Amino acid sequence: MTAQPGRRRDAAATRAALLDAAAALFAERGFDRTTVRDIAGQAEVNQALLFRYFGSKEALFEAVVARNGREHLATTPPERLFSASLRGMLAPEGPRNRTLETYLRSSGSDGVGATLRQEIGEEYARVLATLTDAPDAGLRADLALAWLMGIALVREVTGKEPLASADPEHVSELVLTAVRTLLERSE
Amino acid sequence: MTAQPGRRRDAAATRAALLDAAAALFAERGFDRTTVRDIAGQAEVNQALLFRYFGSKEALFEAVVARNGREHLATTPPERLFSASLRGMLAPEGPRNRTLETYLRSSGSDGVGATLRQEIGEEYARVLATLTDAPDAGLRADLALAWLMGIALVREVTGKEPLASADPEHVSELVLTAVRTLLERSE
DNA sequence: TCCGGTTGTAAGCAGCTGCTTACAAAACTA
DNA sequence: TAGTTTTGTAAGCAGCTGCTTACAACCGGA
Repeated sequence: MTAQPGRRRDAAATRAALLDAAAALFAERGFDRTTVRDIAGQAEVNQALLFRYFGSKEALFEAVVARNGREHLATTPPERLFSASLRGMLAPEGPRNRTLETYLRSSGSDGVGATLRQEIGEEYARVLATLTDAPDAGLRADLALAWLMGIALVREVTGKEPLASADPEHVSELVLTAVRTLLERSE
Repeated sequence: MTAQPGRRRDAAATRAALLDAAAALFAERGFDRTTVRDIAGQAEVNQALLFRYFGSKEALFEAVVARNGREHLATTPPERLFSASLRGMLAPEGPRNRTLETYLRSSGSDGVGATLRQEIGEEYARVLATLTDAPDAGLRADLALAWLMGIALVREVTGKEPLASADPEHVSELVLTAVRTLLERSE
């Protein structure tokens, strides 16, 4: 049907298609509930190639998180990191930040990319911790990060109203006001 | 070994053992990563009985959440609900509140007890919303609930330091201060 | 033109999953 | 005691999972 015997031969494109498909599916369903057949299917690629190019499902997951997780962390000034992450998460469309979504939807999985997840969490928290002079800056940063994760969880996973369809600006205002009691230089 | 041919015959005890085992395992691993064989094994019960007494794994899950989810909601005065949930979650041992843990560890699963989860979220939020006179009380309550979930997520699932082993009183103080900008009558 | 490596394909394996069935032992009822 | 119902057991099925293998088609360089 779709593919002639021996479709367009392009290893790089195949790899990229797998990465894209995996990123979308892991964000939607989490690690456990995404099968390698799903990923290969969405990428329109034979599933054996997934193993040729990435070795295992777990390694693919790590490649996805590594690719998507760090970019906007590296390109956002500290004072705006919290509000940018929050708004990026609340935005109804466009380049949503699906890293947090992927992270939490896969949070049932124990060893899977645990190290990587922890690293990304560390990086976020380290940046946020620069926004206060309090001696417990690290803890404050963790609490702020936890709130982001919680909001993502309740919105995306549970779909709880009124949060799920609340005005992003309104939510940001409430959250940022409260967070400023933790991180005085935020926003 | 353990069971003579035809062990102690007691349907109620068997049901209860299954419920207890399921509650513990769902909280630890979430719905997907807990198998019916695990549950039956921990309950020291033949796995076929799980289906006799509950019909399906999903129905068992709903029974667990229904049993554990509502009690401390019903027995805690509104002003203390947030701080009690927070402290119950942070407590190193004793009767921890595993409802939130169960909730979030299973949050990858789509249809599974989704209705029930939503109901419990609604009940929590409805109570919390009574703690402010602001017109957006519902949204404020959702955000507070989201924070609880996020803290549970980062602590229990990710194990992120310094949050994971921070002093419960210290954490409570920071969080409650910030939450009071949302719900003025909390605590 | 042939040849070696690369890319893609089809089929299948072993293990686990939720769930069912056929049956035996115990308990209750008469 | 005899018959019925309840409780527990052992075995297995059909489907899905991650992953592997054997092989065909394609490509660039000699």
